[in-house]
Amino acid sequence: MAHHRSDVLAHAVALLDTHGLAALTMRRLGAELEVQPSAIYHHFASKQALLAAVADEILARGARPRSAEAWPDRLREVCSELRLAMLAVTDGADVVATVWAFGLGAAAPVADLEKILTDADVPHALVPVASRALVHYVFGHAFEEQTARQAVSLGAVERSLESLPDFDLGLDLVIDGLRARLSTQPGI
Amino acid sequence: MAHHRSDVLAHAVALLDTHGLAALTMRRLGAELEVQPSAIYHHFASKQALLAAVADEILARGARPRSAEAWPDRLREVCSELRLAMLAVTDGADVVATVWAFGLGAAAPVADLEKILTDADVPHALVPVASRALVHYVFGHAFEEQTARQAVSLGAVERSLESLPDFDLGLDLVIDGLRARLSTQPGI
DNA sequence: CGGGGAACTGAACGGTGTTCAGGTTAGGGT
DNA sequence: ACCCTAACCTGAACACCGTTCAGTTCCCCG
Repeated sequence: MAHHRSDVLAHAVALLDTHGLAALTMRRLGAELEVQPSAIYHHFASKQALLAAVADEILARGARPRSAEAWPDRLREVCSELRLAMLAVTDGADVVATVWAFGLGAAAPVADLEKILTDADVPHALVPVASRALVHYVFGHAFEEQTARQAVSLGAVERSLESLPDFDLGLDLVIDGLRARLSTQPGI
Repeated sequence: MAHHRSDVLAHAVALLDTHGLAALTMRRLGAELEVQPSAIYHHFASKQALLAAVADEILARGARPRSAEAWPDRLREVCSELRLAMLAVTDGADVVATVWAFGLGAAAPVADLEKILTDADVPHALVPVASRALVHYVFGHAFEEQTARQAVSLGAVERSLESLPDFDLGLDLVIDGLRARLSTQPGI
């Protein structure tokens, strides 16, 4: 019974979610598929490529309808969707942020943010700066939240969960900074 | 000729800087010290502990005199120092951000930011939110900048360097957001 | 001179990603 | 009905990795 790429990808995401990134091993994934580890290389050129596909799959699964019209709300929608998509899968923030940082995938959210900013007539020079500031905030926050949550649930670490900063509040901080910059220098 | 902890740490940082994080291996570090890999465990309980010490060393080496008085400038000073310290060593951003995320070290910059915000009479609830938003931005920006820079210098990747957003501009975005929130609701 | 602790050895254990020559199997065109 | 091509997979090996542990060496202090 031959598998194809989508089967391998689905099993990889499932394995990641149930046992974490450390367990997402070519050997273990092969065992899960009842196949030799080397068979996976027929579908993905490397483990990095596999992880890139996993990251994109995580984002695709977290897609939500978007209805906001004002640009601050549209930014909030995209950032919130991105955060929830990553948090929905064990170690999802780690995988997505790493893949994105290495430029191997997970580029859709940044493109969405840049489009929203461009539509809102944000000055050209500010578009990449603002979109990256937002995405850095979201990745950093989600990674920290997920790491802390998992560390606590595994016992051991004493870092309290309640000290986690409120996501929306920090997001509004960045958006307010952007708004302030727009009001003093509107239009192009 | 017996080494001690500080020798091992210095060689680890040197190895990281000259050959990157992938080359910072217990075996290779042992070879550099002309010692068996197992000897390193006499100085550090694990590789994680070694990396935590390396991260703290990177931050210590990047320390700079601080002279600003106004809180926005003091924030800029700390964030800029943090960024430059990480960029000064190959894969420094990766190491420091990872160590910090796992709560194993590199906590000084966040503590500094929180102190500055507290001194500036920022509302209690906003202090952790703002400090984390800042540190997430700095880590994200530095990691991306360093990764892109190294990827380009190694050939291969086509991600253009010039598209890297300006660090100070994005930092001011966050600070402006904070300032806006303070002016509408000053004092406690 | 004896003891003790710091530093280290050398081998082993159980993993990891990746490569490669060759084998198997399923499906479509003639 | 046949063959052939392409997809899929095997099994073994390679070169690494972090970590453990019993035993050894060496210097300093009392």
